[in-house]
Amino acid sequence: LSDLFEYTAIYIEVLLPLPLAKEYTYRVPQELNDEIDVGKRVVVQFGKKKIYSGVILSISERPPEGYQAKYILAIIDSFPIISDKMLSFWRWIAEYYMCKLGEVMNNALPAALKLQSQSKINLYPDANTADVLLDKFEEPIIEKLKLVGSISIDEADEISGRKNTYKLIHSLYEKGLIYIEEELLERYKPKVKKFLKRSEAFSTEQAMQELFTSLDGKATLQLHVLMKLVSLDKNNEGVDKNKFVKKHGLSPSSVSTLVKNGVLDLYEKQVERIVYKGRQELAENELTNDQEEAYDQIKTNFEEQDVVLLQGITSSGKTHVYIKLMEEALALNKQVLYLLPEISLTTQLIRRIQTYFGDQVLVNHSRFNNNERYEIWQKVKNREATIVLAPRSGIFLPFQELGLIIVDEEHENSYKQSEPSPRYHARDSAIVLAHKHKAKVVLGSATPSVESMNNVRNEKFGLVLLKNRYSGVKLPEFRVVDMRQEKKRKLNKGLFSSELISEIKQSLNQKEQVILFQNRKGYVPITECNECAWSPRCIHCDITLTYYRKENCLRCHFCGYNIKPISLCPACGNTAMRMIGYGTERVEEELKLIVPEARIDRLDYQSTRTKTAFEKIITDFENRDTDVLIGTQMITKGLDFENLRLVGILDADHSLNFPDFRAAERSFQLFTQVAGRAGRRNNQGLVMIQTSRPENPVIQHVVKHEYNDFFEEEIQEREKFNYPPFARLIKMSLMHKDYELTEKAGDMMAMLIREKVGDMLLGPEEPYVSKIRGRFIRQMMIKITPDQNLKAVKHFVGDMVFQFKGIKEYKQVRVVVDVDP
DNA sequence: AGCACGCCGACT
DNA sequence: GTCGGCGTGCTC
Repeated sequence: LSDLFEYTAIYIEVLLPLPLAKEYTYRVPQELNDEIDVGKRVVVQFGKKKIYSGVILSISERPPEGYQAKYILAIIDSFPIISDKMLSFWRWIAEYYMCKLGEVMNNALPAALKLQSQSKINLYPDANTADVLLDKFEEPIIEKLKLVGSISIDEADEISGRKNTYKLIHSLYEKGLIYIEEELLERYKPKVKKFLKRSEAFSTEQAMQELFTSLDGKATLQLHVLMKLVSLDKNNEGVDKNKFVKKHGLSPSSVSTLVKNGVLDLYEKQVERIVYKGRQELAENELTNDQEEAYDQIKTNFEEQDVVLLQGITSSGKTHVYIKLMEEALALNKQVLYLLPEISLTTQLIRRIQTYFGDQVLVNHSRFNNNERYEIWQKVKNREATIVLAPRSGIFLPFQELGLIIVDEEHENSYKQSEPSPRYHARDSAIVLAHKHKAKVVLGSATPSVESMNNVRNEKFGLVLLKNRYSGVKLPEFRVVDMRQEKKRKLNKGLFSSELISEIKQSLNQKEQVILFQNRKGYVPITECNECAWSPRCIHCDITLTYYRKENCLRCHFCGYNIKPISLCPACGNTAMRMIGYGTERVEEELKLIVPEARIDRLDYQSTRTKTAFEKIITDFENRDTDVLIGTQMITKGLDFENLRLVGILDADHSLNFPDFRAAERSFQLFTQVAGRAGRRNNQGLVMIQTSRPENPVIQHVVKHEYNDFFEEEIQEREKFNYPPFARLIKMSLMHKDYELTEKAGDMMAMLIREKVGDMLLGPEEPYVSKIRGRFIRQMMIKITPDQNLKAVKHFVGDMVFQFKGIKEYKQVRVVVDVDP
């Protein structure tokens, strides 16, 4: 008999969006037993007050040992929102990049899907505030509460002007004036619009006619509104009220009257934020012979290989090939993910893809707000979007069935996330994701990464080439300017060689445009005392302050610390400061002196704070309203200008001398990509590279368009010094505001890890920038050779970090582990 | 991560 | 003596 009254208690493992080492077990109330499913979200309390939404990872009937599980508070979803595929992908990311699963979840889910509670301070409605003595901090809070009823802790902090209001709140609580409540933040707000339609009573033609007659001559404005509405909305389906009133210049008060009199119904309807401009005139995607051939080769490669590297020189029309491949995936009713670096998400490219695919394309822009991101997530999940253009975070969208992933500009280092955790590489992760969907991957680049080309050599990837620029676009001529010679003969004016100046002038004379590339922002990176060589540095970071002329301040690139420019040297009292180096601002200023008649514009982080500013600079240049465009890296990304003749790389040395094993690779890619902007149809463009090391092989390879030579040389270097792709790297950084503690912690960590890996550990050492935001940094690198078990080493390192964290002295030292840095 | 608890210095 | 700082440990 007792069997009848027994039920099975169900326990679930819940993943929380927090950096926790493990999952937590909750109990399900009996009435919800049937609704439990892996991948659904539940609401749980975690800790004394916080409430989170977590994801169900597994279901069990065995009660946990040693503690009483809390009950879940609610189930949010009626269907699982995280599929097994996604979950196993998250697990892979967490394991490979050595982070917590909760961190992956936190990064992968749009904010609207992660509800979190917030403590709210509420005033008792019957609180007798007059009889209670309040101090000067408490009073403004009570005043505010009288006005709005409830505020958050943050707001209380702000009102009191103090950091820690806990005591204050506690005191108010003791006085019986307030109570605290956890309020769940509703993250997604559907967008609602007001609509108008004729009410039931006036939906017939006869009723309308009678109304018209009664209004005629008395209420002309109302009559006007009605006539417009009837003519526009014959079937009485409803119209957008604001649009209707505005567009036809109608009287809002007449509309209100009609609503009040029951003639019209005013109602709210949920609308979508992500609205397509409607299907456009779709263009044909005709491939050139070269492109057709590349497409065929990719198809052939796909028979054996899951990943194909498409190496097409700049302006060879890789996009056309992608489009044809995407069409095919769509024909098979599969989804497509098109990844590209954040700053390449320019209208130029989006417009091009949308022209072919119309409303099947969805763009996941980082500028979208939480609500828009939520809608995009839903559309991808519901397969309303078949092609998604996205930056690296696109790999976390809930694709149902991917057929193809394109990673455009695969060499770009912005595919690697470095902060916050998970520190994933979107290209490498995309390959794993594709594998789970049994989808194919195309990696595209004019200058493939050393890693990817090495995979081609090892026959892990297929390789397809696009060697020709399409429709007669010629490759530019290269000229290397030796700045040592220029300096010796005193020919140069600051950063500009005489040769470059004469070419700039010639371009302007011919009404042709110029791009100058200088990868430094601000006015000058270093100011220095003329006498004693003292220079202003950031007080939080180990770096000199960059001078910005327009804002007239000295600013730190890392933390934003800024001060007024210094005219008196605090070290020796000298009044003369010297400027060293060139940022884009200074380049612009000096160029104005050399060619005062030229219209000059600047494209850098500073000048493009807003989206419109960026677009305007680009459009102005496209429309030839600007003659010379000076820019940082931004200028290298996927922009094509018809009338561009001259590209100048002002300081090639800066990039070449960067202290990093990828400096040569990055420089080669950067220079080749900038040079690729000079892609004109009729006349050959010119690229000038200013350097004090013209003999540098990287420069020679760029000039000769020899990717293969560059690769051969670079891969030998990498092999010689055991760098990727011959070894895998794990970078470990320890950070703390006490210099000596950081140093000691570094030695301790190194000792722990060396126990097993020995010489594979390099360091610890002070990195190039040894202090950021007030924390000193100690860095070490583990080089894992192919004969080692990567997983085993990672496990070991994980264990050692755990052990290290257990040492009391080093508890507050922040440890960051970066896999494939 | 966020929060409570507990231990120490600087002020009424 | 109390307030408020931060270091430490825990969350099913």
